[in-house]
Formats: sequence, C-alpha cells, structure tokens
Amino acid sequence: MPAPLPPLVLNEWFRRSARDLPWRRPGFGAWGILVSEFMLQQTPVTRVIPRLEAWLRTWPSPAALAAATPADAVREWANLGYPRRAIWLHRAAGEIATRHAGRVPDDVEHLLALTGIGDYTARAVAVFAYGKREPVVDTNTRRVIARAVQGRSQPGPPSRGDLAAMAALLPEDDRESAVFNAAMMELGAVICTARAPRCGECPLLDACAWVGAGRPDTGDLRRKQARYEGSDRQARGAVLRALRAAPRHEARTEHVVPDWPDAAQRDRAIVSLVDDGLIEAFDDLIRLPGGGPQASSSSESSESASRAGR
DNA sequence: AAGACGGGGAT
DNA sequence: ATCCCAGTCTT
Repeated sequence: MPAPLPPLVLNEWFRRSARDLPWRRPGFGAWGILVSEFMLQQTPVTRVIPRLEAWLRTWPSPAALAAATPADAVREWANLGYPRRAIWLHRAAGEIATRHAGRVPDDVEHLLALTGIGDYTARAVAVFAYGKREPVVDTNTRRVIARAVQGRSQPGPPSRGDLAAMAALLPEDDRESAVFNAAMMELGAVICTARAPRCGECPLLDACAWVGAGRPDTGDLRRKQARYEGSDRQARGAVLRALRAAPRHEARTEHVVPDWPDAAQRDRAIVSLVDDGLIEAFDDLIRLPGGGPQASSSSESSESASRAGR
C-alpha cells in the first residue's frame, strides 16, 4: 500500500526543472498553444519546435490561417506526419474566425466542437492557455498513472476512464492543477519514459506503486502499430511528398512517384488523399488543394456525408 | 473496441 | 526490425 501521490512535490520538481519549451513562454498565446497541440499529436517535441515557429511567423492568428489556402497549410506542414492535421487545423481556424470572432475559445465544450480537436487537445488548450481546472491526459500522463498509481509497467489501451483517473488526482487549486497537468506530462517525457525509466531521478520514487511492488512486468495490453513499410500510408506519404516538391505543387497522375512498386496501391492512395481533402484531381492532373485557378471538380466525393459532433 | 493514419529517431 | 511519439476520426 503506497503513499498517495503527492501532487505538490511533483509541482515543485516541475517548477525547478521543466524544459524551456516555446509554448511554455509567458504570453505565448492561445493560438500558439492550439497550433502547438495540433502538431504535438503523435509527433515528438523536438520535431515540432522548428515547424511551429515557422507556422506562427506565417500565420500569427486564426484569421490569417483561415485566409490562406489548404495547399499553403499542407505545404507548411512539411514532413510532420499525419498531414490530415494540417487540413483540420486550417478548418479549425476558419471555424474560430466565423463562430468565435477569431478568438480561440476557452471552454472544453466549444473546443471539442472544432475540427481535429479531441479530448486531449481541448483540455490542453483550456488548461495551458486559459488556466482552467480540467484533466489533461496524454500518453505520458497515462503511463505515469499506470506506474505511480496502479503499479503497472505499462498503461492499458486508452479509455474514458483515463480522464476520471486524472481528475481524481488534480489539486483543488486552479493554478496548481494546471501545473500538475504539465508536470505529469513532463515527468512521463523525461523521467518516467516508456523504455528505460530513470527512477533514480524521479521525484515520486517514494510514492510510486510500481517501484513499491518491485517494478514487475505486468505485460503490455496496448495494440501494436501496423507495419509502415509497404503500407498504403507510405504510398500516401510518397504522393504528398512529391506534390510538395513539384512545380506549382501539381503533377500528371501517371508521373507521380512513377517508380512506386505497386501502381494500384499508388492509385488507391491518390483516391484516399482526394477524399481527405489533402489533394484535388481533375482530368489526369493532381495537385495540392486550392492552390491554383479553377479549383475543385471532383474533390468532394464521399466526405462530409458523415461528420457530426459527439 | 478496433483500424487507419506519417515519418523520423532511438534501441 | 521494432518501438515510440503531448491523438483524432471513422466504422
């Protein structure tokens, strides 16, 4: 029976040793934080920082991004991965401009209603940009709770219960609860890491249920990621990479990644990219969306038929 | 509840 | 070769 988790000990550690990250600078702003959270969805911090700073120089406000074309957004997204996020962020900027007068909303409900924003990002913005008292749960938080509280070596698959588990740990004070959210993520990122946790440097060592139990291997219930090599995802990535590099960001369909080993797979990738709004196609030409004259002819195939709020 | 969806760095 | 990364959306 371990001691209960001491949030203020963790907060003290965070205030002493947190990394200096751009979105933690005072006055970074809700828009900068929102953009950073989009980019940080499944992309490591070190890869995000340079792209974030370039993005915010180009589009310092939601209205600025909303006025750009989707092609501009996809191009600036560069190689961050999951490029649908660039389209979603562009859409969210338009929604903020029209529905919220250009101000990033400060409550979870309105944030959740924006395209591309889920449980994590909505609460991260509410907490880190506006100081709300809400549980923020990401992969780091889930791992720290699994170990320090539940005594497991790895977290189970994500579930709604994660939110309640984090809510139960939050300090009452708004300010401390916001710091605690950031501190749990920081601890998971730099000390309580997935592969080789540095328990010797952990401020929660004395309270950790997993350490108290002798660091047992409790198994890994998470689902395994599909193979990337040879996948449709790789084909999509190759097509998009080629278009980002092409003159006027367009190309003849049969000349895009001409050496791709599976032509049918490449064509499938093109169809799905059109469906996602990441490219547009007419005749035998494909290009980044909204990047030139006479936009769209067959772009809206099966999308928008099923997209509703939760 | 399970799959799709990038791409690069670490082990 | 596999794992991991401040997730979200669709079925």
